[in-house]
Amino acid sequence: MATRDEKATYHHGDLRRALIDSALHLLEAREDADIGLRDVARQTGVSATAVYRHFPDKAALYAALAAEGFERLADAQLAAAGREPEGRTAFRASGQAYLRFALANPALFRLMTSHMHRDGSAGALAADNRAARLLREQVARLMPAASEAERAVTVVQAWALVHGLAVLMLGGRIPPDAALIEAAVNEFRPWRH
Amino acid sequence: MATRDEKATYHHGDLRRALIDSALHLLEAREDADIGLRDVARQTGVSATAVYRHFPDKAALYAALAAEGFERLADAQLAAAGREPEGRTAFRASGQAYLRFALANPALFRLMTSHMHRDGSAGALAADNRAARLLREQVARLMPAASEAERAVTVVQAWALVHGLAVLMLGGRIPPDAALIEAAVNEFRPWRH
DNA sequence: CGCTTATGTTGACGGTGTCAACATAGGTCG
DNA sequence: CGACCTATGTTGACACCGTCAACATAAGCG
Repeated sequence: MATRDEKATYHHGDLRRALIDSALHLLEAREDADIGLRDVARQTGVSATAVYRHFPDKAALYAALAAEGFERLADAQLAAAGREPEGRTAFRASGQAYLRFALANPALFRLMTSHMHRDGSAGALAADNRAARLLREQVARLMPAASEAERAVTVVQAWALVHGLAVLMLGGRIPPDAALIEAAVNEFRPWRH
Repeated sequence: MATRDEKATYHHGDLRRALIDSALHLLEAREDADIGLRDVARQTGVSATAVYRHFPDKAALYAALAAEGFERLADAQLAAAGREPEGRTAFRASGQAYLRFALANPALFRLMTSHMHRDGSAGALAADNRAARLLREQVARLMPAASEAERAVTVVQAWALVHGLAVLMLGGRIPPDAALIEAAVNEFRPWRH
């Protein structure tokens, strides 16, 4: 079934991977506009329609890129949280990592968030769940006496806060003032009755 | 066919306005994909290049649409806040209005937030400032003893919370559970030392 | 070996945003 | 009033895009 990784050195090598890498590389450089299917093919040194042997359409390519992005985001958050021994500091660290990722990879982050409005996004959701699970666990540890509903509200609040900060900063509506951001994340107060 | 409504006095009437109205109308209907310049022209019953007599390019058209959207958003927030006599409830009401607007106009809201990453956005920022000023005033009233920095952090937190909620819900990453959303907005705790 | 299948290419189609050239309506001024 | 002038709108073209059909080639397998 060739779910994920396959042996290399097929016809021209593992092109699917090469396409994704090229696209990610393009996303790093070109910040402004969104890349096109033909750009990715060109950058990979392959014909435009070759893409269709590995992705049903452009949206699928984008979905794969987004999945990769969510994977990396989750990695960054887990690593940041793992470096902190205490619950509250780990919670804050993963939030800061979210923002740092968005600022460091603006085009990729935008692709992740904006180009999957419409359902699908199977791979992205799976990767997302790693981060989502971390968040839920952290909240549960932070407020052990709270009800499930209270925790759910706090999870949503924390996620929305950090995501909103990222989006607004990338959109230039909030100044990328490091101290301001840090305070906004660190001084988040979980819901207590 | 299916031209818009009113005839006016000019060459073909006030086309700039007609184009914006057609585009907004299109945005209401088509939720999924983003509209194109030619679609707008077609809907208005005018040739594609006629748009260029009123907007330098497609981005400018989008900017005008976004400006209109921000205007309406600010109206909705101010109206909602005005209906509430008390500071805290007015604060919450304007947050809820933000979310209600995003949910009621998903395509327009996405256009506003996603299609103006890059600077420009002169008109949008002006309209945005009406809402931003409201927010700053509300925060100042809510925490009169706080320092300017503390208020700034609270402003950013509130804005990010509500914006993040809107984006995540439109992206289908947070269930549009009305009670959950209401709680997430209402139980926002301003920063107190 | 030859067959089948996976992979990649060429060429085309309809669509897009945009430009240059042309046409016309409306106001201005002799 | 009629002639110009500019604002506005149209036609046709260009380059580019995503995608499909037809063709070509390489790899694995009997």
